[in-house]
Amino acid sequence: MHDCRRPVWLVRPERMSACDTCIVRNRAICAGLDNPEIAALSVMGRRRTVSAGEPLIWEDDDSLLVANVIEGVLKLTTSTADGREQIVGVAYPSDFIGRPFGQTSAASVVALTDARVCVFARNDFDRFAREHPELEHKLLERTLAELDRTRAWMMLLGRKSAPEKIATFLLDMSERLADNGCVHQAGADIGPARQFTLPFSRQQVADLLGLTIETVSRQFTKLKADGVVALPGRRDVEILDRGALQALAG
Amino acid sequence: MHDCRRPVWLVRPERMSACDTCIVRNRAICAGLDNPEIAALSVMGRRRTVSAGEPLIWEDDDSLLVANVIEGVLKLTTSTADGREQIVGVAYPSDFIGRPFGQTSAASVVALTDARVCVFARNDFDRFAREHPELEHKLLERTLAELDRTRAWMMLLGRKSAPEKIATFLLDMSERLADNGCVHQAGADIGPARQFTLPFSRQQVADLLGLTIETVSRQFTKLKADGVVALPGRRDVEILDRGALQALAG
DNA sequence: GGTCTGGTTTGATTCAGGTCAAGGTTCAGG
DNA sequence: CCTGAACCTTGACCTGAATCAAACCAGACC
Repeated sequence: MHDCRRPVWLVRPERMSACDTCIVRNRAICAGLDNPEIAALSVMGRRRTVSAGEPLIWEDDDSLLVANVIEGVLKLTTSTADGREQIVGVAYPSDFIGRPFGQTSAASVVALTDARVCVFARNDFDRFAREHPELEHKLLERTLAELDRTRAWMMLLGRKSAPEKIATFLLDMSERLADNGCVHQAGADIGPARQFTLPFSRQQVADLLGLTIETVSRQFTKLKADGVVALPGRRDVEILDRGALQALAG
Repeated sequence: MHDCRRPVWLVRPERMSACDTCIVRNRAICAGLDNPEIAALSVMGRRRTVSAGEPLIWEDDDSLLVANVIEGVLKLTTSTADGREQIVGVAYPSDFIGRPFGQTSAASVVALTDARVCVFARNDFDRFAREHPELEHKLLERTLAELDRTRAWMMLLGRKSAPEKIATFLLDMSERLADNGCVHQAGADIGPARQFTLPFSRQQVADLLGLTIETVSRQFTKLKADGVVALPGRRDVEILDRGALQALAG
């Protein structure tokens, strides 16, 4: 967790690449590295922005870079030859993306919103990681957690009905989008969010759940009609009856 | 890879727990540990057998043990309250199972065939791993590879049709079951297996692919009728036309 | 205010795969 | 060799989600 007691705007901003002003400094895998280590890592990496819709990594390409997400949301996808797409992961601030210790990347990475990332040449990162067990340990913990999440999602894809998929998705979003960083209003927004803005279009929700856009739309409409959620804007969701959603999620 | 030049039956068998007679010694995460390290690990772990159908780890239970698979095949599954099951992973010899560095296990582990495993108390293993970066690195590489495989399977579950699922499954099995250890007939069985015995019942294939047993059965029958495969026994598969299978897999 | 555009919703229809219900095989144990 | 149980296949039917086809809407830009 980022230490909220140190306001980032009080830190001198002139050294752009300095990690000590980084908003995810204490949540990303860099957490736990000491100052000389951070300095070494900082030299290797550089920040860049990725606009919404812009790709950062291509499926089946050589794995040339890895990155930490600083700000924004990105999707990991795999596609078939005939253009069907499946979203296989979503990266939020402080998440690690890319494939270290491997020749090729199994998934494309594309920004869903404008994003800022901290990228490293894979070679450099691999070497650095091997020399810093604490970093590798952080990466391992993250990878294990991601594997757990991914396996839970397999159950959804393989065995759940459309209404169950949508309900599970909304509850998942409600949790994921709640704790993106610090709690600013003393204790107010702890726990799952009651209201949030999806970083996904309808098509992207469909690609995440293994459905078509029409089915997603119909299920949203149904939940609204049943008074389970309100949909104040295209991507806005307000959960009116969490219990009902949990029951639907199965 | 296990070094085939050293016949295991020539090594004195009296020290049952000794890792130097272990058939997966050079392929599991233990590979790369030096003798004192192996000795220390060996003291912590013990071998046990698991009969076909017997569970080793329960979903949502406290994560108390982790293990290396020595022999046999095990499934990792998640289930819904109403009994639907999804196989989220399959563990073969030299694979690592269980959830280190976490409080609970996200999946059940059940033996598909009679199996031998080398189990460790999770606490002990965690401590040992943190002190041995080389071991953690091996575990990280394995976990990253498993995540890649799992994501590829998400595409199958979310976006592929029943015929595509079955074809992909058979090709995957053909590769996975080919290299289970050493090449005994000089170069003969390199590459994917043309003939193999599935470690799964029809129901388990269904649970792996997110289908029903009836659909799996019908697809097998169709492939047989089309001369793409032969099915000499309930669980035996012989691939007659790999090209056709690849075309079907999409 | 128009109008263009990309995303979204809605409706009608189809069909892949699920469900229900018999049979058929295989094999262990007597 | 018989019997029972578990597993697998096949058939008839149904249904949930996909497909096809039209509107509809919200912004962006004149």
